[in-house]
Amino acid sequence: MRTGRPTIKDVADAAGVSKGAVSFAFNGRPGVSAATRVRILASAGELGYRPSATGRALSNSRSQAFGLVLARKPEMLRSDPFFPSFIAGVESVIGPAGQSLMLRFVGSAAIEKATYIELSRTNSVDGVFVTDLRMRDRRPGLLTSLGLPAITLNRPRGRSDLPAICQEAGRAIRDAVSHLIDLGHRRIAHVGGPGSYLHSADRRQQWSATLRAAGLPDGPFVESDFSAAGGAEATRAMLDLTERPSAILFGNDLMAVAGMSVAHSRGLRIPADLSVVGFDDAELSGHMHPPLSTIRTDAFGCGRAAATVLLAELSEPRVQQADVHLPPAEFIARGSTGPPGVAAGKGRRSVSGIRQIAPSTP
Amino acid sequence: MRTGRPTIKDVADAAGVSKGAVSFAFNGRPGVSAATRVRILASAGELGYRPSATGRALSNSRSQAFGLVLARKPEMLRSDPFFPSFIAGVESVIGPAGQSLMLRFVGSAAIEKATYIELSRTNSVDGVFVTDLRMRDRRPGLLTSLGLPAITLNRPRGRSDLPAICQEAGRAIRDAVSHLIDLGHRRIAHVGGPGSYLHSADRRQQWSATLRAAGLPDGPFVESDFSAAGGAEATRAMLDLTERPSAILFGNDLMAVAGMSVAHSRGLRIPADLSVVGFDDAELSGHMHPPLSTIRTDAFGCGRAAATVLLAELSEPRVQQADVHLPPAEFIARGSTGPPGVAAGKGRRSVSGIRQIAPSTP
DNA sequence: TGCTGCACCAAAACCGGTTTAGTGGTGTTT
DNA sequence: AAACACCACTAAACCGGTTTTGGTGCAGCA
Repeated sequence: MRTGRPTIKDVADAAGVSKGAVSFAFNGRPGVSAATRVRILASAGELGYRPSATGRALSNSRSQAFGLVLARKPEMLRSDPFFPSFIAGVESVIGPAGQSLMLRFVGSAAIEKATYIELSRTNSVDGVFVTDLRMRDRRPGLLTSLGLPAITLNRPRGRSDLPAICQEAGRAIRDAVSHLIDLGHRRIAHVGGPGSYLHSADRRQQWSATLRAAGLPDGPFVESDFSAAGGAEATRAMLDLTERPSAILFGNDLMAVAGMSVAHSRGLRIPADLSVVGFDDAELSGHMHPPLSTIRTDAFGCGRAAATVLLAELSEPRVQQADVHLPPAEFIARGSTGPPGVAAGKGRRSVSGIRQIAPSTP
Repeated sequence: MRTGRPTIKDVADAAGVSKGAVSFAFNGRPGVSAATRVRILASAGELGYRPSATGRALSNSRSQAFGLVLARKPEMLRSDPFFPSFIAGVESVIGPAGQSLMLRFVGSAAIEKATYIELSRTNSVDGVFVTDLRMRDRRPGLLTSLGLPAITLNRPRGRSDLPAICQEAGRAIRDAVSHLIDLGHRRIAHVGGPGSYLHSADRRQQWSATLRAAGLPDGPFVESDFSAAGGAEATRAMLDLTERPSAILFGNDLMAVAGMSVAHSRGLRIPADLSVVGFDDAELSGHMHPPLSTIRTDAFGCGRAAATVLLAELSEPRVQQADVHLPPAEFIARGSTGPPGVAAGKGRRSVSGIRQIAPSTP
């Protein structure tokens, strides 16, 4: 057995043709007769030849990879349900297309910028996904100036020449808050994600606007970090308020579930004493007790769409790709939201396990 | 602005040297004087030159990527906490080393084999991670015959020439079961993952062996699928048994949490009426109410170790890499396990539904 | 018969690097 | 002074493909 895999030259020699002919035959281009084409493919089959991805990449200066640069800690992948789903969606499209995904975790914004430049200069990726948009995000400008194909998740605030994958969530948030208001809640809190993220700011704004539209004052707000620990802490802060909210809208399901546990451990019943709404519709959420009301987004579909657009941009470099609008996010009312009980806002202490159960008004 | 990024030739021209000299200068090899070296690096800096990853890859026939082929549905990424953590661990090592991870989801075992062959033939990856080992797994043999560097997660049953990353979990499982036994449980069930996976079979075996060592009969066993829905269903089946278990050991935290909710919704208290143990120590688990007792594994560290070994194999191809043994998994006793209460097995009216639960003999 | 046009394919250039072989010049040795 | 080793560097080959160029043989046509 000779060392290394068969190359195009081996096939050419075996079939008695030139390298170019083999290339034409393999790519279904004109330039070889049908007879020689089958002969070439036959001897390629015998040798078990498959064209080298690297060689091919060099020729057409494509790296066959897309980049995803995340300014977060690697551990985040395990807690934020968005990214695994997003990545899965991306892979489901690009894998069959022969592309791969290059993940890169970076610490600071400075390194982030350097990383994009690096990826572009070294020709390591054919395009990038831009997620976690910030308020005044410089990445769209940077990427267009680098000439690197890119797509953003949601449309940035400022000017951006990049196509965007949009999933409208404002409506779902208004639905969720309205749902709480209709149930009789008057003091509706919000535990959001880091305010530097555009989506966090948007969600907070929608929450606030809906309350005001209903003639209600803003409820208490706490900025947290999307983690379970952060959600638990924020919830404790909320429940310690003298005028405790009767409902909390959380920035993601993870914080919401942690918040529910905090409430439980204080002897509060959900939803009678506290209504809870999450965001994401994680797999677990429907299986909580009570099942978590939440806002369902389509991270998987988002990944699919983003990858599809980026692939299209590769095949037609000149054409400006249009924004893709996914079906808007949806509010899912489940068991964790309900009318506030008579005891709501009163506060009550309890040892876990020996709790008093008060009657609730339906 | 000229089209395309600067190449090594541009730098060579600018510095007035040959391509080879630039290459030497960039790779810190002897062959150029210190003076010319700085001159070359200076003009490279001016031009903003970075060597092309593709060109470099072609020369040394490296693709700069590792492969991870998963015979699961892409959606799984969002539910199984292992893989996001594992991937994060891998990325934390290979990113700085200039490698990337190529994910590939495949449907059947046949496609799986074809995918490995494809990856190898097209030179798309420099090595692969083999996860989800099965009972009689043919992949180690396939990969060694392909000459593709690889590493397995845990040591396969059969012969394998591949190095393995091992994290012993048997001890932790025995600890968990013993803990339950010490608390007074006599009927300890197990809801495991798909039996075709080696780790599922191992865990089941450990559970069973520990019970027998204590002179107890095997508790009821249900094979499930690691999903929340599957865990909930399995739990319902367990609670429907005429001799209901007083404790359940789940194959992962996701199923355990879903199981806890099922128990709650039937009016059972945890741990008084049912003790629950998970597996993984997901982020949420410590924030449940009660906090979930579980077995902590180090998926992140596993990814780090696997990537490190694979990188080492690249730099020293001849050397047979040794197995890496991570610190063993650890049983974490939290609030979801406790002595079976007086009411355990007695049955009680549930809130949702009107289900009668038959008494079981302890 | 001679010329054109086409189909088919070989040869070579190219992508952007790495690596090897070879060259000219300096310094050391005898 | 001749022989030799060594250094710094260039030129060229190479990795494995794609693409361009160019040449051959044959059919069609005047």
